[in-house]
Amino acid sequence: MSSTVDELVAQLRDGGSRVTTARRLVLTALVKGPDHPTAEELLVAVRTLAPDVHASTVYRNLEELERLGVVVHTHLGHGAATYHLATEAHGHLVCEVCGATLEAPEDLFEAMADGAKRRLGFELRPYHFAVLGVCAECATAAEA
Amino acid sequence: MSSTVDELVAQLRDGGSRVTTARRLVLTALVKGPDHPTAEELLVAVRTLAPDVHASTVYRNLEELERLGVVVHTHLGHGAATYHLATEAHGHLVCEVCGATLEAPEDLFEAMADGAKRRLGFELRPYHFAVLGVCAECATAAEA
DNA sequence: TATCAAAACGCGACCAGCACGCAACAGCGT
DNA sequence: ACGCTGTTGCGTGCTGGTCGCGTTTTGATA
Repeated sequence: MSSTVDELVAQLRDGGSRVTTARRLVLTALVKGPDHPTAEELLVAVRTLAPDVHASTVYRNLEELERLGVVVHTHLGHGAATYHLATEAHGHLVCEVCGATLEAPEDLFEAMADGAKRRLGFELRPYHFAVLGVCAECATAAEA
Repeated sequence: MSSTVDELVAQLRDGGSRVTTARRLVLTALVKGPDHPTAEELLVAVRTLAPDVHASTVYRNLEELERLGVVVHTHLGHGAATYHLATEAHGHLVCEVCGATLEAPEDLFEAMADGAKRRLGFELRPYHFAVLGVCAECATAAEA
């Protein structure tokens, strides 16, 4: 499931893009780093190995990688966007109270997607924005 | 269903807030204006009647109105947030291709909300971010 | 109706997150 | 190794929104 950096680099070449140090490091950070990094966090990770990489380079690389379908970005809340590999695309549930982020089970959106398709002809791709709510812990805490 | 400005003003007083010209005009713009206005659009509407109202006043009023539960804001895409009366809260479906905004039928999220509650204990409140996808027109157009 | 503390306002400075134009640089096909 | 062209570093600019400050306004009370 999880791609290697080399496989992703191959995707870059196939797409007609060049493979640069900065680009390879962004991919490495996405593969090896924590989940849901922001552009800023990726920049920090990249700079541990190549301190002179500029912020705008990371933004442009993420844009290009997204155009090639290698990565996708998601908004989990009001702050910066978060990035992950397209192979790991999934929905997100975010708690409005504590900010906890859950990855939505693959099939959670199915019934809604079916309903939207049947009733409105609308094809759901519910990955770009998180769905907010209240997590189990905060819900029980709120009752007390 | 749709509240009058006077009712909303009463909500303000009940909440301990004062009623000012700018505040009344923001509410008027929300009641009478088009759906899904941005703060900027509300500012323009307010200024047709009170040209000296400052942008930060509109932002602060929207913040206060949201704190009191009179309005809510939603993100329909990458741009500015959109505001509407809390009594009119609803989910949104936004087409990634043409940008069209549909209001989601009340019950569309029900199955997903039930599933999230039962399986994860997570209480969905899926109104803050739109759910993206491809609308019927763009889906059929894409096949050609 | 006059008084007055607290709330709200106008104004400008500032901030995060990101996009862009440009000249220098570097990947990679030959 | 050469040269075309994509990419980078750097600075600057933009959008959407927040904040601090000094002044004005609201509305409870006298």
